[in-house]
Amino acid sequence: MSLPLVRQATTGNRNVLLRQYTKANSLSLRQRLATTTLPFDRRCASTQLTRSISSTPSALSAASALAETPHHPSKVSYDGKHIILPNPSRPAFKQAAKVLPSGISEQFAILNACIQTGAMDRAERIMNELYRNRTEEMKIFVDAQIFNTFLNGFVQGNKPQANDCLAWFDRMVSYGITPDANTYAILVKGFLKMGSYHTARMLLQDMRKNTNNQMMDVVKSDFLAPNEVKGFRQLITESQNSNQVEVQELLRELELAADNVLGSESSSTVADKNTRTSPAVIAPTTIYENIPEARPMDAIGVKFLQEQLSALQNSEEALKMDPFDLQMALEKQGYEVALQRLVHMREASKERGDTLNALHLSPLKKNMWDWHEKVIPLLKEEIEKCVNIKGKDVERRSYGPFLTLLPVEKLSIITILELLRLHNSSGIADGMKTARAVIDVGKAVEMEYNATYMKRNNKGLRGGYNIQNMSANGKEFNMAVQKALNKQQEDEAATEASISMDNKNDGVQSSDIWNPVWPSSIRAKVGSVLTSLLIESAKIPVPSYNPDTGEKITEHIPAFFHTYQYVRGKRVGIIKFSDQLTQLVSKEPLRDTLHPRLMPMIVHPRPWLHYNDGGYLTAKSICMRIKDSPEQQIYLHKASENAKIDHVLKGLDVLGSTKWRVNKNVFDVVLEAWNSGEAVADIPPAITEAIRLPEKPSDYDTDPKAKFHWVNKVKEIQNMEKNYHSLRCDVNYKVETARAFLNLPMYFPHNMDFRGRAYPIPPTLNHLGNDLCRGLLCFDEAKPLGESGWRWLKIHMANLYGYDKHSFTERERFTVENMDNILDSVDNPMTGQKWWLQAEAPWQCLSACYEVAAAVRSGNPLEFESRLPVHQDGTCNGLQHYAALGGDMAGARAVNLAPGDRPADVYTGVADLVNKLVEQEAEEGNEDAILLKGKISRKVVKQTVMTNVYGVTFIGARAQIENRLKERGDIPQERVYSLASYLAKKVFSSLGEMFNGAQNIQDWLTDSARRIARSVPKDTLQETGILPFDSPEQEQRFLARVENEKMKSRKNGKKVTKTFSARNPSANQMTSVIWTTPLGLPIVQPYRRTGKKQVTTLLQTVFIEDPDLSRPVNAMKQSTAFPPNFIHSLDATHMLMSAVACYEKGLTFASVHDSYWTHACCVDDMNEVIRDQFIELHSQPIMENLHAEFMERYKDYRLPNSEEVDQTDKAVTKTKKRASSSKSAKSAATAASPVSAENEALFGLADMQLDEENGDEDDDDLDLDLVNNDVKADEDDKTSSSKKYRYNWVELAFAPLPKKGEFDINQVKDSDYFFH
Amino acid sequence: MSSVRSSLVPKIPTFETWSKQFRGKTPRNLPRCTIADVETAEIGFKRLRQHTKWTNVQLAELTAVEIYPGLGVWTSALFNGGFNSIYSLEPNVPYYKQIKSLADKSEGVIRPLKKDGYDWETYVELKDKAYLGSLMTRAWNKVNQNIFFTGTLPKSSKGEQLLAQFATCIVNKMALHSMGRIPMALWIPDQLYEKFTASRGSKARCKMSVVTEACAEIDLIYSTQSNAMYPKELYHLVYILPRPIVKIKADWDVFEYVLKHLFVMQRFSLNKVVRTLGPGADIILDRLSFDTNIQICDMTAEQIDQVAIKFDQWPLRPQVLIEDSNPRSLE
DNA sequence: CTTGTATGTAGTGATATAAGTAATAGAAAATCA
DNA sequence: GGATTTTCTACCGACAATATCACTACATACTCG
Repeated sequence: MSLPLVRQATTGNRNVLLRQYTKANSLSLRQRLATTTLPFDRRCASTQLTRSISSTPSALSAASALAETPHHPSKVSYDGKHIILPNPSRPAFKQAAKVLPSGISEQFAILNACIQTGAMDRAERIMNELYRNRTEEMKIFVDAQIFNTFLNGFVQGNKPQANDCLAWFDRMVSYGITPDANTYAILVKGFLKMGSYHTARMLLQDMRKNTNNQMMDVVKSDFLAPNEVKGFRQLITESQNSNQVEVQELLRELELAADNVLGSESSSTVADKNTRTSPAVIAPTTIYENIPEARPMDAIGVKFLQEQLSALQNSEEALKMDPFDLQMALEKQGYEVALQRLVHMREASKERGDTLNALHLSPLKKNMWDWHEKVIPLLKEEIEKCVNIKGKDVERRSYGPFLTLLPVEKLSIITILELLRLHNSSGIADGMKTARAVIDVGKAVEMEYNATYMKRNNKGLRGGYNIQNMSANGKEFNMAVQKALNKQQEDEAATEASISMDNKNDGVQSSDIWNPVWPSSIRAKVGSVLTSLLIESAKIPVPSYNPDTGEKITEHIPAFFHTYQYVRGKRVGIIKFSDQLTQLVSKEPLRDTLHPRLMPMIVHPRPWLHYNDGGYLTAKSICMRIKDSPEQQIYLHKASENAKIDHVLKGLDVLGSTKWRVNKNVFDVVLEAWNSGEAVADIPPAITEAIRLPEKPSDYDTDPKAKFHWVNKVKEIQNMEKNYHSLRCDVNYKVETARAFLNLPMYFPHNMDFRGRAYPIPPTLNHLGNDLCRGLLCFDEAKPLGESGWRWLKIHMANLYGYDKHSFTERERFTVENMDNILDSVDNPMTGQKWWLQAEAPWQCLSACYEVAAAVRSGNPLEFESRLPVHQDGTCNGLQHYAALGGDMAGARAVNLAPGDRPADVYTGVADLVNKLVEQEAEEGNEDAILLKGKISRKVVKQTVMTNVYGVTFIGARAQIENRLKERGDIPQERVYSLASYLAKKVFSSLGEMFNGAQNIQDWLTDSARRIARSVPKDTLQETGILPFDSPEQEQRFLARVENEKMKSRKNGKKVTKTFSARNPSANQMTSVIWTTPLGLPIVQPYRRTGKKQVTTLLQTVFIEDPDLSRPVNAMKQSTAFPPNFIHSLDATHMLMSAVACYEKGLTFASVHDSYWTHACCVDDMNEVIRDQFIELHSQPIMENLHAEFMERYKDYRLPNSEEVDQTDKAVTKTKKRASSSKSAKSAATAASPVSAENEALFGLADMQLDEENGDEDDDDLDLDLVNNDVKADEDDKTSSSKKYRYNWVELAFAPLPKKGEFDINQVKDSDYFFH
Repeated sequence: MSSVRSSLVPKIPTFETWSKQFRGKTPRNLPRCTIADVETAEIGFKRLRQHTKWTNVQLAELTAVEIYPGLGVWTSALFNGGFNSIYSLEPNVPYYKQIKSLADKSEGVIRPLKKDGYDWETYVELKDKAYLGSLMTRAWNKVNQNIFFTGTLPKSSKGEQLLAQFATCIVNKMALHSMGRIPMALWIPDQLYEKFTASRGSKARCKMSVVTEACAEIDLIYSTQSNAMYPKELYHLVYILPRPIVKIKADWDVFEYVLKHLFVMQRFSLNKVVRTLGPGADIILDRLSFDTNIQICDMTAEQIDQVAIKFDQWPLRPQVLIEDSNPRSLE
């Protein structure tokens, strides 16, 4: 019963984290605090593990104030508390989700850009146009937040237009938007700035009289900078002479509020504070105009940056710096740093003035600087054109406002670095897809804008760092924070100034301020401008000659160029590197082109406060990787809002709190290997000379076939070369990232995929990466091994070598016996026996070698301080969950849920079983079997067994096995195909035999998902006239709405109503499969038909998903992907639960989905946690809960059904080919589908007859019919001459759950090899 | 020497029976169209003969190779026309049987071969002495007097691909045209005909029509009327005479690369599109002899050839012109 | 001054593009008549 | 509504076709009564 405890503990702990990061007046935060600042005794979590605790009031309310059914203390799920929203096809969904139509979201983004850049005339025009053309939508989507931001635009700059502001305020009211405290704050601010104290006072009086807004909220408004609040004081001074009682009252309130915000002593600091912030009041454009060409930063900024610069180059230096400042700087000024590095290099060599050093200057950097200088004037020119648009230049109008959001220097460096980063992406040799490039550049601009101007986090962080006790690994963090605070106090002025330098908003940034996400189309447009300008200006001088005259010339070759390729007959726009640029890039380490964003963090990531608030200090990130699916986003949002995902977020926080460092020993070897240019482990060799092309065959010139084959060979070679190259690039990036962090700690902020599986956000170097990455990383914290740790280290060593199918004792012995090899690997990694290179995971093995060797040589291994993460891996984790769900005895044994002396290996098990079958058939004379006899190894079946969990089909499995058989080479090539077919069948049937329970559950999941994806809400059917309305009132309401819509869309009244019938429902299938994990995370399968549109950009049109199009689901994908997704959502749940539990026990924890890592000495503890959590998870009726959730979620949904009508006109209900379809090719090869089998048994006797007249509705038994498939009737029908089908809609229901087996989940507790 | 042959009349099934028995059920040879009207074939041949001015003597020297004879209506017309011999290449079994039965009545003139005109090997095999080997000619200044290539192209992507390959093969003297300057007459579906023969500026202008323009003279001989084809389709009989001197002087691979890239944006001016050939490729604009402010679709084959030549000569041109368009997934 | 008409254009949907789809089969969804 | 043709064929991390033409709805200009 540890789970409720965990829950409580987590909540309590979140509380601590929260307070640190919390800004008191955030609305959403207030809600969160309400659930978290409950009485809570920390000691409970750490010491008394009492059973009753889950029913204590504090635990209950801490878990969730909303949980109303706490009667089953062991349950994790909040029964009946799933987030349920209307079907996306329903108008109600649009209301709830507020999914902006693409046209509107574009306009909004532009509007915001205009506001932020002070182009209020343009902003007004957009506002007017929107209200004129999209009145209805504006009513739905515009709220006070948007309007406030708009109003604020008028009074923001140094020329406040308070009167315009007031006029729009009136319109705001007339549009039915209720002004809030922020609104008044903005208005008052405007008039104060203009010195109209009277009006300001009138406004406040009006507010007091006519609204409920509080003076305190006004003064605390995010739209007010501290110095502006001081303006309010001015108001008090100015109004002293008034005698009116009301005014006096007002002033008192105001004074109180101002004191509260500023502190009562603040009046003394007014003067100097004002001077400090005053530069920011200057209009943005003027700021940047004054910047000297080569130095985009002002004096303080440069100093600051150069500090970081040297820090980055010399990580020893970095250690001396305050990590918080460094992290802040990395995030906020990553691009400046990158730019400064270019400047710095250049200036340094210039100063020295010698050509010798100029030669040493990297040519790539020299070129980058050159491009940078050349693109800036072009950018300025373009911006100029955008400002003075003549006529209707639609394109410029849509991207123009965005170009002034950032200084041109930044735009330039962003573009350069983005394009360099995308080198070799999307499988393009020496280039990238244009679409990807322009969108990513646009996105980078957006992110940089957010990072630079979103001050809220900064404010919150600084202010929120109070010194509190944190748990084990939080301590260091706090020390850092403390240091940061101290430093801040000493050094405040400088730091503040350097940050506020690029802050155009008077320091006003917060969550109350509207900041719409840029739609992809906008990103693409913005990105395309920058990209095309860079293409135009980035050139590399190359000596050449004129072939006609022989004259020697220098050509200026564009570094990038835009071109097209055909991929299977379709045009794809690409941006390619010129050969010259490729040369430059491949010749030098990517150190200085390293992309500054999304690096590992050097301080503790910000805890996730909200689904979209956490991770990096400044970057706006989201805790889930959403696929173009508004539905996913809205469910996540709602869940977050209702505090449903706190546990999940806490889990992510734990993962992010693990502190890493680079393993220097391994790094040195990697570097040596890298520089040798040879192939070592997974590092590919450097290609020194171009691979020779094959000889052209003699008939090359006469036979197209010969030519074709030759070309293909060449393509293959090129492809290989390309792969090598991009692999080397990849290693290069990893090595450089590691180098940058050599002496720094690293944290990986985590987020999840849509199923809840966690991933580190930094992409290049993280512990989820390949062997090299993992080898390069180890925990920052060291812990003494102790007896058990030493044992586990040895076992781990064996595991990494590949000796992992034996008992622990044997593995331990393996390491001991190989001690000479281990020591040799450490002493002569590149010159010795290179034992480690033969390991399955060489780099990790090497890393372990160092650890083992150091432990041994320390004299006393037990006291050795170890940093190496030791892994415990689930054995076929997917099958483990299946077996647990099904209570499947045999399955449980096969995947080590049940205890055993040595690890059971599924793959070997299946291989053995298949071998047995084959031998049997070989004796019967089956030719295939004879050929295959004795050749079925573990390796042959492994992939298929593994992918079986993912729902691989027969075809896929056959292809896999075919490849394996081909590799063997001892089978005649021409037979491989048919043998693979044969074998695939055998593997499936063996799997079916071994994992019958899993199979049944998988089939049930597939079947249920299929039904859901094909279903339609009843309302829709009623409105399309297929089903009658429940009541006349309902009909009335509907008709009224239709009338209303007609009025609205009278303009484009070409509403094409698609044919809608039970027979062909696919166009209207809008229901995706949604479920809630036991930790409360709602999961929405995003698979829908793509609705892409062409978007015009400067370079080319780009094909982009149109988000507002609500598209029908891809029912097939929904159903086939559901089982793996569901299982993954469970293993993610298990992992997060374990992570939190480990954290509570003070263990360092990391995971790669189903591989859990901790310090060697903690493995025993972690193992207990893993098992406890697994038992906890699976003690719940997960399947029953899922079934119940589906019933609730899809209540009143209808399923299209076709039934056969026989001649006697009596409906014999059965699904035509439907019920049997759930057993696809795969399960057809195995036992009969459990669904139909079950139902045959259960309902075979039920009366299948149905009165056809009211068969459409109200018949509760219909769901049974769906499932049942009467074989005999089928046969009869074959003989009958006339087949008639009737299509109708039945209530959505699900097959009965497969029966659960006898396996007792608690056995896991005693299974040593469950994770091993 | 017998110009008086007993005329051969093919059996033509009704459309319904054709649908059942001949129309390929497999998607492999999906939209195979076949001439189903004797008169169409006869008139077609008559017009063709007028156009080529073949004498009886010449015809008696000519061996025809016919691909996709289908029901054999065109085969019969050729037979009746007096060819020396006719290799009729039909891979599809029901059709092949039909041709076989015609052949049996042709005194050995019609020689059915179960080969596919689409397969490259077919042309290697035809080169064998037993078939056309002895009739090969080296010289391109003279038309090969002994081989004539004809047939009905399928209305499918394969048909289109095949036609395009004929054109490239003419340019490079490959496959069939490694056996000499062989004239061809093909029945081509309407859409394909439009593309094949599109002249500069036309909306249907495409890569194929440029190559065609460069390597052959095309003449429309005859078009099918209403129900002449199974299934009902508009087809054109086209006479294709390879030019003695092909207008493409550039290396073929370079030419193809240039052509492919230029035609991505055929309504843009060369000035702009030339940049997509390679980084800095606009330097070759000055080296061209014509006004480069010209839409791609308005360019002649010679002009494109010139671009290709200058591109080839450009010292900094990209060295790799083979683009890997198939990103094959790794395991 | 109004109204009608011609003209221009932004937006939308359809279509072609390349080309040996190296092999295999079978069910489900989409399209067609 | 029945038959035929096309489209898949393993989950997630990590996405991404584009130029051109025909057509329509709408706005603007211009002209005439």
